[in-house]
Amino acid sequence: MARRAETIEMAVLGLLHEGPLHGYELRKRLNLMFGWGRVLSYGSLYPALKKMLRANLIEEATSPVPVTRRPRIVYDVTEAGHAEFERLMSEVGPTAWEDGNFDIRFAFFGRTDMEIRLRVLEGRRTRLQERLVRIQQDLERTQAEVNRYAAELQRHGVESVEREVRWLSDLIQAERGHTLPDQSASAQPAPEQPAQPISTIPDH
Amino acid sequence: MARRAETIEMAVLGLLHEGPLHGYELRKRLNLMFGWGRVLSYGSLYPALKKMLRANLIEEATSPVPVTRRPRIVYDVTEAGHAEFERLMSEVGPTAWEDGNFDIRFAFFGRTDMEIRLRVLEGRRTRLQERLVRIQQDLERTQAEVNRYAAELQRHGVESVEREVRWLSDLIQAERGHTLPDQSASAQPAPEQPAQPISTIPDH
DNA sequence: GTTAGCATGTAAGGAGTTACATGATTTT
DNA sequence: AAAATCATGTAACTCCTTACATGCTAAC
Repeated sequence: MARRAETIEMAVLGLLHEGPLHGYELRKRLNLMFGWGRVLSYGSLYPALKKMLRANLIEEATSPVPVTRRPRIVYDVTEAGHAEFERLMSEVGPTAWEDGNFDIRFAFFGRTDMEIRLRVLEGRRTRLQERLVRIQQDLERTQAEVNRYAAELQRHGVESVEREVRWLSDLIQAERGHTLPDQSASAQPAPEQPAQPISTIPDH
Repeated sequence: MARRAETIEMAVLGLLHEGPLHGYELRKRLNLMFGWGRVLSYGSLYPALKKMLRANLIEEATSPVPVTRRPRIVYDVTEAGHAEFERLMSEVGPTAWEDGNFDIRFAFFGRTDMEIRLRVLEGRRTRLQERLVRIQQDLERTQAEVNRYAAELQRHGVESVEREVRWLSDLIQAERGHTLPDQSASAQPAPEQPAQPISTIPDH
């Protein structure tokens, strides 16, 4: 999976922007934030921190380490780290909306302009829509009856992507309307899809 | 991502069970089947084929290669390959329902007993339910208002997993009731899915 | 006093990608 | 004649995980 080098880096920088943290805690927060999918191991995090230290993006905080407490290495963002984070957050190209990157990018949306947010959201939506067209075409002229389970998997895949697209559309609309998505997309007791009108805006 | 060694192997064996194929075509089918997520590169496939050749799981088919056609290396399953596939398909432990493996496992469900299918489906559902409990707990006592975007991401994650659980529940029910899932979870209005009965095998 | 959780790391290796390299065949 | 797509591979590299190694501190 793509998840290019800067992924952990961005996540760490983003979290440290909210205050200094040490590795162990950082990992917990990261897993809490993105842990619905995969969990990050120490074997990834600690080396990444070392690397960022060397690159001077973070530094060991001159610490409020309570004496009684076991020594922990608390990190803080440097000037360079702040600049790097800004740079990463203002990227609007494919790297921003690729599968492995989008989530982290999205989680720190609060630190960017709406203009950039919109571009990233729309970029991702377009990407998913392309994917959708492709797999729907496939679905049509494939062994639909040859392998029922494979077909069911495909069908479910299509639905998942469609769902994702709707989510993005809601978010885009919310951004444009200066409001947060108001929960209405929730599937909980929902019979289904509350038919909230998506656009006063041309689709796509 | 887990996607342990046997993942490609199982997919290749499964496809070759439906008839001999050459590398290029194999890759196309694989991407068609699972391509909603990631695409498989030649750099992965060809070495895997070589390895399987060495392990005697597949062999170059004594081929129906039309003379006019450019020579292609067509592979076929060997006895050993067939046995290995059976072995892989009858595994009911965690490896069968782990994130990176489940899809492929599911796609070839047609080649296993209902008993095994049920165990794998239930295993996966349990795994996802555990995940769900964990992230819902997190969601409750987190910075819900600190970072609205992170919170929204979390909320969406919860919904996605819930959806996945419902899908699995429908499938399990369908297996038990000897019928195919009848679309009820679908968000599409689309009425189809011929509801052909799966088997007359007694319930687990 | 022992288990569970806190805390930091390293080494080895797995699984896959990208980029490179090569060439035939079909379509435009 | 060029472009697309068929077809097969290799080499280098990336990102990440598992397993190992170590030791402190809080709770039971």
